[in-house]
Amino acid sequence: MAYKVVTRFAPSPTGFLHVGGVRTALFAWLWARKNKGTFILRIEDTDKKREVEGSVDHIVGSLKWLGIDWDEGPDIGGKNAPYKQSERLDSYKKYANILVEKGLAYADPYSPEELQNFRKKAEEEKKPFLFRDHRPENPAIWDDTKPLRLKTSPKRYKWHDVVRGELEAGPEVVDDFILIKSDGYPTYNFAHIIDDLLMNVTHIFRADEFISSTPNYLALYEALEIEHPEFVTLPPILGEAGTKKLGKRDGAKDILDYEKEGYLAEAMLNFLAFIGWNPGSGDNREILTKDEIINSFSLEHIQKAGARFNEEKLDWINKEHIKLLSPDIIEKNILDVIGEKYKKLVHLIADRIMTWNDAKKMVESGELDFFFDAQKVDKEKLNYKGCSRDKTLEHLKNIVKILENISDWNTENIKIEVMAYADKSEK
RNA sequence: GGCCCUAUCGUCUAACGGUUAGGACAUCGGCUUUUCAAGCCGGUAAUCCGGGUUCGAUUCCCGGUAGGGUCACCA
Repeated sequence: MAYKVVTRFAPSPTGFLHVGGVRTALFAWLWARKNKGTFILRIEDTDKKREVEGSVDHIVGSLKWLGIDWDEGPDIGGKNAPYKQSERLDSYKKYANILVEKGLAYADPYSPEELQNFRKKAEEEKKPFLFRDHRPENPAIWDDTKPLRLKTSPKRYKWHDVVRGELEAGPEVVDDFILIKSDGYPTYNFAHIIDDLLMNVTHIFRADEFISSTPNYLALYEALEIEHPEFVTLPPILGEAGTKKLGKRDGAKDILDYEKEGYLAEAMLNFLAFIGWNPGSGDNREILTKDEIINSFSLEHIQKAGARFNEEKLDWINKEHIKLLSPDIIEKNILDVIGEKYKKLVHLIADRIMTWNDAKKMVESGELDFFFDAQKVDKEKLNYKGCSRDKTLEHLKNIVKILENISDWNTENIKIEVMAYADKSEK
C-alpha cells in the first residue's frame, strides 16, 4: 500500500460523549488500527457559545476508558499540532485569503436581521432560500468583521461514498455557505476541510446527516483545487423505542455512565462495533475481543440502514465478556461494585455469574441489606420493604439458599420457617 | 415542502441471481436446579407493495409506500 491511512475523530467540546459519537470514533479508530495507520483526536471548538467547560477532559476520559487510543491529539501533541481548532485560526485565514484572491470568496454585507428577512420572504413565497440569490454586486473588502462566504457555482455533484456507493444531488442544494464567521472563527464546514487537508486525512468517518451538505463541501474542495478524502458514511443509531436518531434528549446516556453501571470496556467496545457493522460472510461470532474486532474490521460490512440501540443485547454481550475473565478479576470487580460491607457475599454472587450491574441492583434494592437482617425476620409479618407477599417469599427463598452456603452462620431455624411458609402458600 | 438516504424474524443481522432464507438478542416450551438465575435442548417468527430484466429474484432496474436525514454566523 503506497499511502498511509489517516483517520480522525473530531468532536466539538459541547458536553459528554454518547454512544453515537463514540461509535464514530470507534470505526475511525478501527480502520486506522486495522491498516497500521494514524488516528488523530482533534477538538472542533469553533463555537464559543456552545462550548462546555471540562468537555475535552470528558471526551479524553471516555475514549481512554474504552481503550481507544490516538497517535496525535491535544493532550499528546504530534507533528500536526495544534489539535484544537481555536489554536489554528491562522491556517484558516490563510486559505480564506487564497479563496478571496481567487475571487471565490466574498464578504457577506448583511446583518443577521436582514438575512432573517430574506428567509422569511422566501418561505412566504414557498421558495427555497438560497443566499446566492442575494449575492452583493460589489462586495466590500473582507476585513474580518463580516462573515466570509464561498462563491459557489451551482451544478449537479456526484461523488463516491465507501458505504453508500454513488451519490448525487442537484444544484439547488449548493449555496454560498459561510467559511469564517463574523467573530473570526471558521465554521465547521470550512475548518474540517482545511484540517483534514493539512493533516493528510485519508478517510472521513461520519454519520449520515452530513450527506446533504456534501455537495457544498465538494464545491469547496473544488475551489481550493484539492482532492477530497474518502467519505465513509456511518448509519444512524436509532433510539431504543423510536425510529429517530439517538440523541441526548431521548435518553442517550453519557458513555461513562455505562462504566459506572458496571459494564466492561471491552464489552461496550464489542457492542458498539456491532451497531452498524458485522464480520459478515458466514462469520457468526458476536463475542469478540478488541484485537479480534480490529482484525476482522472492514468497510464493506458497514451497514447502510439505521440500527436500533438495544440495551438487552448489551447486557448479554457484557455477561459473555465477564465469563471470559478470570475468577479473581470477577470477584475483585464485584467487590468494587457492591462495596466492602458485603464482602462475605462476593463468592456467592460470583458463583451465580452475576453481572456487576446485577450486583449493584441488589445493593440498591436493599436485597443485600435484608440478607444481613434475615435472622430477625418476624415470621408473622413476612413483609419485605413494601413488596407483595409472593415477592417477599421469593426473597426469603433466595436468602435460605445464600445462608446455606455460609457454614458459620446458624440458619436452621429460619430455613425451617421459611420453607414451611412456602409450602403453605403454594397450596 | 425541495433535495437526499434507507427498507430481511419484535430487535441486530447473514445472503454479493439458484439456500428447506442462516445466526444472535428477546420470547415461548422442555431438561437440570431444594428457590431465582445460569447452563443445555427445542419451538414460534422475516425478505414493505406493484411492475419489469432473467430459465430463475431477498439480491439488478423502475414506480409506489413507509421511515429517516438535511435545508444555521451548530457541529
